[in-house]
Amino acid sequence: MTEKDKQTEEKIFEAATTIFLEKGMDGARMQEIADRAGINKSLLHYYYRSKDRLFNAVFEAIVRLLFQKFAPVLDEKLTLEEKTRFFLREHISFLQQNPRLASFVLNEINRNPAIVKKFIEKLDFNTLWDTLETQHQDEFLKYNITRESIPQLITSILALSVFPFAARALIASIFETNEFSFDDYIEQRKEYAADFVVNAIKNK
Amino acid sequence: MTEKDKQTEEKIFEAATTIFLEKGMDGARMQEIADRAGINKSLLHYYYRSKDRLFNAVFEAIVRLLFQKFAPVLDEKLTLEEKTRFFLREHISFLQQNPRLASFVLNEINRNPAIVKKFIEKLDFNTLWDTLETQHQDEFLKYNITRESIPQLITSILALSVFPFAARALIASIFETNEFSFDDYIEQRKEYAADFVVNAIKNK
DNA sequence: GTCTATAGAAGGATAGAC
DNA sequence: GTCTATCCTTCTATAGAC
Repeated sequence: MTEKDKQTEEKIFEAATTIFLEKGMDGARMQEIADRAGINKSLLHYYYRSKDRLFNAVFEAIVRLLFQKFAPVLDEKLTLEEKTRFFLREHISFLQQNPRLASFVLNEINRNPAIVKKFIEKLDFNTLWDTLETQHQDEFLKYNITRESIPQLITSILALSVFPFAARALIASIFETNEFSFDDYIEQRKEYAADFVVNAIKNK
Repeated sequence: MTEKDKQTEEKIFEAATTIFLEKGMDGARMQEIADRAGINKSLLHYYYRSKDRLFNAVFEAIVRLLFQKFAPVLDEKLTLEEKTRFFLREHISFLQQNPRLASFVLNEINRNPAIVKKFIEKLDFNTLWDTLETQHQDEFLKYNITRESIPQLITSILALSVFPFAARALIASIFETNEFSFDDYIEQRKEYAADFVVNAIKNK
């Protein structure tokens, strides 16, 4: 692969990422992607064969990014509270920098479940939960967290982080008419969400 | 409007609701809606003029339903804890019965912010928050809930309810490989989420 | 590798008969 | 009010010149 290839392929990939994030698979147009990449429509097919394959390449990269960015949290030797605070701060900051990501991923996984399985099957969640149970045995006992309730806890933490971005247009619109700022709300949220979870757990 | 009109218009509207919920505005096809309604494509235009207007009619009905179903919660003379438990039980049950609703609404409001404003502008959130503050003055004081933090609290409650459905395909997919059931998870969640919020608040 | 031109299909919308 | 036929546009994808 020559240097020129790489440049063009990269330009296409970046343009596609932008457009797909903004419009979704169904709403995105190959012409728009080509325009943004500053090349001809035919070149998209030359490099990626079809819209489907181009989309899959983009989606795969995004999912890979998500997992590799937050998997390390589990390796950290932190208390449950520290881990929660660390994760929520990092996760909310990450979505803050990529505002369309949450809505995009949530939408596409529901429209095309097959694409999800491809990634899920690579991961071993039983092992992941074992790790959590081992790392935080004492705290789980103390706070009465059972293996059954781990999914409830994890999805709750994710919910507090992801939902504001998924519902961003709605929340921002409400704030606008009430002299609130969405940005301030998100800044506050990093600590609020962490306190919320920690208090919810500790008070069991 | 004759009886026959109403029947056809209703059939179209129901078919459109189903298809739009499933495919979204961009993914939906007029032909598919016509097929499902058991009528010809031209009739869609006869009754609704365009895809846009048909979509708006469907979307408006859904948003109206959401508000009219949950606005009464605020009128109830319940404690903050009772209100939280009541709302979460009802809201999760509602989404349980309409599994595609959460994902659909979240996606469309981000794609078409104009449609959101149309509804938001009708509502007076300042008054709504005043009502909450008045109704629960003692509890707000006791639990240290300020006017500033009301949006954080409300979005947190909504997050715990909505997120599992918005991320349904992902969560269900993970559960599948681990002998968990999404339905059981949702049933549990009605109480788990309520406990979570109540504990988070009380422990401040 | 990149472009122009165009095929081929599908989608939304309308005209006009009944 | 409902249908058939069709227009016009748009979109993905390919052929072929350079």
